[in-house]
Amino acid sequence: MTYNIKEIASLAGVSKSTASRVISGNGYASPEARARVLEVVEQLQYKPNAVARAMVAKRTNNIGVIVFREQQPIVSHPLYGKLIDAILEAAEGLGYSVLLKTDREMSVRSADHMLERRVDGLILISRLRKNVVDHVKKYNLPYLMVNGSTDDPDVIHLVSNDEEGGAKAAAYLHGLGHRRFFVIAGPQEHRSHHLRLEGFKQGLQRLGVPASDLTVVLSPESNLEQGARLMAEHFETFIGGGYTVLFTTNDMLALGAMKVLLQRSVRVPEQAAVMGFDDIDFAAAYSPALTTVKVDTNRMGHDAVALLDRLIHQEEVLSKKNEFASEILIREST
Amino acid sequence: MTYNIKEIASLAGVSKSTASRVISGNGYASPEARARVLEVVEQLQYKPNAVARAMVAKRTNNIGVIVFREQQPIVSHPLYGKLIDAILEAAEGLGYSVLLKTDREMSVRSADHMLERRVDGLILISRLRKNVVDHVKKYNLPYLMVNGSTDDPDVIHLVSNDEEGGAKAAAYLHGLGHRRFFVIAGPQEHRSHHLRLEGFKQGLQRLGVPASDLTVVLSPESNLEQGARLMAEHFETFIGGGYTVLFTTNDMLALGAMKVLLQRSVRVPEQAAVMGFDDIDFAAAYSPALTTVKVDTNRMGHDAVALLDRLIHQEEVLSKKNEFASEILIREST
DNA sequence: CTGAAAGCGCTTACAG
DNA sequence: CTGAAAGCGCTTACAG
Repeated sequence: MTYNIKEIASLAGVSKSTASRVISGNGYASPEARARVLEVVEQLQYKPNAVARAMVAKRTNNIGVIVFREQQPIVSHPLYGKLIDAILEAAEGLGYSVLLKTDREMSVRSADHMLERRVDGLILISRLRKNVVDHVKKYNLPYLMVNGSTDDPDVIHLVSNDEEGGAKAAAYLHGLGHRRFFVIAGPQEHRSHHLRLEGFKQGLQRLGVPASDLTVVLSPESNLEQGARLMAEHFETFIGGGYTVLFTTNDMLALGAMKVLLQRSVRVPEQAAVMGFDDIDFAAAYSPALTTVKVDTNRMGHDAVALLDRLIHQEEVLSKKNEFASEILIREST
Repeated sequence: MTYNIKEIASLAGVSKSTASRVISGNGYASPEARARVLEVVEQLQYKPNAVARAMVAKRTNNIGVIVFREQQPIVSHPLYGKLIDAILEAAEGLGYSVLLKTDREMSVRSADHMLERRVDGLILISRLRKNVVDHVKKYNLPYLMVNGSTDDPDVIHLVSNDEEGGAKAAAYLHGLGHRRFFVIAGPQEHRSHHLRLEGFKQGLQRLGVPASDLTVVLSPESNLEQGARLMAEHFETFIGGGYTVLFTTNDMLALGAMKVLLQRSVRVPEQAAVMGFDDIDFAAAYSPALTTVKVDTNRMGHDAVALLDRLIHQEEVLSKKNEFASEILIREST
């Protein structure tokens, strides 16, 4: 059974107004009135209707999170899963509930759903079309973007410093003595994959590595399967070409590709060093454990919610672009 | 800017009632009125306020999903992540949005949040205390449990057939010629881990394997780290004891433990066969790929939402206990 | 300190 | 086919 405030009020012998004041904690009520109302609330296990509250407050205390991604895994993507865990935790801490949606059509529909549900703010995750942002902008709903890409100077976004991470990876591997580099890079329309590759290339160039000592293979998707497929496809080139490094623009690609190497009895890291990017849980769990560039998804998720909260409260927000430092994690594969 | 129906109505030159009828699609409206309203809606990009709608419909079209788990990973748990992906997809298909919450305190608070927000139904995931179910039961909110455990005959729940899976694993490994079995089992308060172990034991017993040829080590948590820690701790026993099989009650434990075996140069499967349970994405990606018992999380998630939808529509629901067959996936580690 | 009234943005009988 | 009215469950000035 579910009661409403009118019933609570009448059982407590007060008016709705008074009942509302004690339940919501706003406004005065005599100690006696307060006690009677609270007793009824307790006894009936009254749960105030948040929908009605939202109606008058013009605030739902819900935030919307949309993950744009064409293929599974989405929530079960090791990186996005961690990001969502962090977002849920942070949201809880600030009193928000989260409406979560995945959008495989990369359309404007999911944003419309959130708009209709009157979320207080919106977190847009991963690669999304420009028109989605343009659409959201028309409503004055606070929003921000995580791990996506945009050239729109208005959009507040959180990203990892992918270019720097790529360059660091190049420097680290070069420092180990490697001279011929093989790269499998994810979709270049995606900011992260693009910048990680660019950073890596530039890093190499700065170290004086000629372009002829670098081979880049582009992958249409950034998952385990494509990593494995491309490594298998280019196996002869890799082995015959004197390459001693496999760098990939994320861990899934690295792990997929490394499996092929191991299956074909290539010793990692003795014959070939393998390095990824992200630091998903399985990077450390693999054997050999994968050297990678860590993205601090936990902090990113927490900061995203904190920032959105500032936006919701109309507080000033310092900078549009929020970059998170990337850090090399040396493990067994290099 | 965001408009309300009154503004739409007045711009279209009709009453709120008429505007409402055409926008909601319920009730009559002349073609002319309809056209005028729709034009204004389109031009102003009007988004009806779902909060107000929910208020009168006494239905939010939101469902709540709570994952009960004391430790990270929660959403980023490979199994729960997949389950949530399936739930989101199925919910979307039936017109629901989902409010997602993780509960690490195993309390009743998260359920209360959902109750206050007036979700149409609730999906409770993983291990949860009896008092949570008892609490939810008091409100007449449709709910069901996925991958949890209960001895309450009223509770509609979806589980994998863990006992059968365990027995199948035993039979398969025994059939391969193995005679001494080492098991790392997750928390026995958790239904799945408990039944998987029971099924495995009983399977072995039926095959005439004496209890002395089975060693079981209990793990306080079911993650990679504990799998690795326990294997390292019992390594001497394992190697010195003539065991040729490592079976674990989930893939994370298996992968964590297998890494230790590989690091110490134990050849898998030649010297030791390793087998897990769940079929998370990384089971197939590991090298050697992990043989496991597959739980069809995708179907489980879809069925959970479909079932909840039936409950919400007060349709009859066939059986309280919905069991999903488990299936052995033979890969490289056995 | 308290209660009556108005209002949040919709929908739904009901009368015309 | 259409509009005025009432109501969903709250909160918030306002008068007393």
